[in-house]
Amino acid sequence: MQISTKTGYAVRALSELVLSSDGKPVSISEICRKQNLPIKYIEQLFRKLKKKEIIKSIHGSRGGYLLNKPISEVSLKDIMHALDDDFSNKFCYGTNAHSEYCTGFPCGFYELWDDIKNFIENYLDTIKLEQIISRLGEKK
Amino acid sequence: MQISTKTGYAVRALSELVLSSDGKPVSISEICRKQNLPIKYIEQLFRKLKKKEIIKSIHGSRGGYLLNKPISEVSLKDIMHALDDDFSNKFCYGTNAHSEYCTGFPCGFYELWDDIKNFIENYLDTIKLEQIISRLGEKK
DNA sequence: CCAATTCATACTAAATTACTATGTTATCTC
DNA sequence: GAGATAACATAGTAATTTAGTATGAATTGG
Repeated sequence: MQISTKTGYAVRALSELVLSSDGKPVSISEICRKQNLPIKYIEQLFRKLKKKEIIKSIHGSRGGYLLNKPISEVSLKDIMHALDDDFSNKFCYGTNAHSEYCTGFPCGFYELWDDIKNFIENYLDTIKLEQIISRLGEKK
Repeated sequence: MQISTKTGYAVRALSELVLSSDGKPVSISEICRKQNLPIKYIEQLFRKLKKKEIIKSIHGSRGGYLLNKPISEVSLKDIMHALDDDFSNKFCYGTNAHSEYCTGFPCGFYELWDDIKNFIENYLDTIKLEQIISRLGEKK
């Protein structure tokens, strides 16, 4: 029940992408240099973000990535779902819903976990890249 | 960003404890028999719950556990904190705040992660064992 | 005394996480 | 067209976490 490093990296990289872009694509190497992030790892994350159409890419030299949506339309939920292939596939809780100690589906607690998941996802969906970036300015 | 199996087990075990108790202590073996849970694992979890005074124990034969608070005063947040020793110690995000790719503390995103953590914990604190148990009855 | 219990610690297999390694393919610049 | 710079793709891996098991000691009721 916490934000993963992966999500944190993606948010940092996407924020840097937005801040560095003036309409031209920004390369992963530039993003990673500025944000001190592992290039090959961010490459993988960006490919996933692209699959979910959060960003788009331009091949070759002078290529790179661009946001594919307004910053007001990319939420933390979108990002987390893009990175975690089966974010919502885990229908019960935890990773081993099929353990011998699982009481079957749906168990008496199913609706509880589902409500919690929905509440949290709904909240994460209200947090847009726009706010995340604007908050970066407000540092003391 | 999901409820762990550990938390799920603890909730199931605590609910069974409440439902099975008529003032007398309930043993872990009884709880685990009724809920199909791994005894030795639940033992460990219950010891942690006891340390945080969510439950109390009675030694020896005919011993077992009892809730130590009204069901309206035990929240999911309490349970999760009891199980996860350093639930809030992870000041940044993820598990490797001290990785070479961490931009130091507090980084520009610190308040974002902190707000999210606080929001979610606050929500989890509103979910009491009382509601969890009463919802078990409402099954179709 | 004995059975049932909590308590305590150590171990472990499987999965996950956060990467690195080793390329291939595409495009711009010269 | 060559070379540099990108994205794209997949496989491997060390460290950590998770979800347990193993073994046993301490405590108490009957």
